[in-house]
Amino acid sequence: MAADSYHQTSKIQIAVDCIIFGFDGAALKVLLIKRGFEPEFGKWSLMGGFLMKNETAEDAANRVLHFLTGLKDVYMEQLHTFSALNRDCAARVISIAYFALIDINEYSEQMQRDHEAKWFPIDDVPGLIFDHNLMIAKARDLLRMKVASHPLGFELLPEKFTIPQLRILYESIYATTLDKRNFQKKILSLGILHRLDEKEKESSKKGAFLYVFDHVKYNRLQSGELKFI
Amino acid sequence: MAADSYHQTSKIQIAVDCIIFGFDGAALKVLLIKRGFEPEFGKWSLMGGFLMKNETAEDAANRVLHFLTGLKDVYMEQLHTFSALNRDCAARVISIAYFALIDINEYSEQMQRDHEAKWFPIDDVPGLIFDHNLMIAKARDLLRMKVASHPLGFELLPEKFTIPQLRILYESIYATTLDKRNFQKKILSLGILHRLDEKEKESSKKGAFLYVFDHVKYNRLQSGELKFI
DNA sequence: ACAAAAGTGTTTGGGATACACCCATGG
DNA sequence: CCATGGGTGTATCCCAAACACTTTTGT
Repeated sequence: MAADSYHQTSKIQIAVDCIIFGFDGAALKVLLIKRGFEPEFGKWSLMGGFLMKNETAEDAANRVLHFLTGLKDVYMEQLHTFSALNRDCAARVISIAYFALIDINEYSEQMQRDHEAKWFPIDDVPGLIFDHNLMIAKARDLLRMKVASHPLGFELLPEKFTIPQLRILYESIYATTLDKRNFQKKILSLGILHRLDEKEKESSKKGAFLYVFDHVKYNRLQSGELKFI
Repeated sequence: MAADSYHQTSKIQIAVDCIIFGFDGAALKVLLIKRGFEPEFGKWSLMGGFLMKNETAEDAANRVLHFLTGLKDVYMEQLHTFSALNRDCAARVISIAYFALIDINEYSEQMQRDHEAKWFPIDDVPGLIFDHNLMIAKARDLLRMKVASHPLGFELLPEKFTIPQLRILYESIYATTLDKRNFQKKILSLGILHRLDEKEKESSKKGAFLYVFDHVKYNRLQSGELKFI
């Protein structure tokens, strides 16, 4: 930090972009919008926005996410800051990217229409503007890494969920298949799920027990890291 | 990203800061400098600098690191971007932090004097300016995480090193002790070290075999992730 | 009655852990 | 000859992986 340099950075703009993940019961998806202004009008893109003077990057990411989805208190985490010189063709913009996990059911059809937004399966994302495809790839890697040892999967599911739903979620994230007996054994052995006396009967005649994530029990494990998969 | 917003971000400056790790054979250390200008003149601080118009954040971090250490081609990775409103008391500055791993022997005493720099044990870092202590804490966490599954430890050692040196390095990073038999077994079983016909005889009468990290063998393991500890 | 998904238990193998003695050499 | 750190092998345990049948109930 050179002594005279407190006025050096000019004309570099700062943006945030949000990689928003959802899970529809079968596949992991990302939420994209059709860009409504130049440059790159009409192309698919992540939702983003410029950082304002009096907000932190976290604030800005939450603002952008709230604007697009109407949701607050969403699980969100900083991913990476992208600063390639020509990443935005219109100006020098560096972007602080965040990834968010939401319950897809809480994102209304109405909101989708309002913002020309659409869910795309993670393996079937179209060509996006700038470096947004790279951002999504990086976000998927981070999601895979974190979800193996932290209780994030639940953020993508409704509050009440079944073990098979959770298993299919992990199968989608890792593009693999998991033995349902071993999965159930391991997940329940963590001792952080609470079984309700209700069943979910949409997807089978027998019905599957609903569970909730037990934050209290999880927080009692001071280890911080578990092995979900 | 609102349509009219390409001129919104003004007066927000962008800096980079480097958390530079070294290992002296006994403890993990970080390199700090005595700040030579206001604000916070004379306080200990991470090495940093402002982002210039025509460089990426990675370029800037490398520039700063090279300026302080004279080193190039150092292992460096983006850590996190810090954007709290009052993190820098003189202006609105967001900082993109990087962590770097260097062989402490390649950093000369001369360079230390020139920059009023000093190595501090990671568990004995003084109070630093701004949010730099937070940055170091976060960097240590990331180092712990990555070093468990990626071949980064070697970056902190000379090209030729002994297994006991490597073990003590891991012990320092994790603040734990490791069984030397089990450690040697596991590390060698990874098949990525090449034993030389040389011994290091500084630290024992018998002498310990020197090894080098075998990049070729490592790259042949397409898994990308290993289990070092 | 049958189709479709839920739920459950046992066996096996491999990696992690625990643990103690001999080796080489400089002083 | 002895003190110091380097190097090695084995027994045990636990967790992960593989694997198939019964239950429930809507149609």
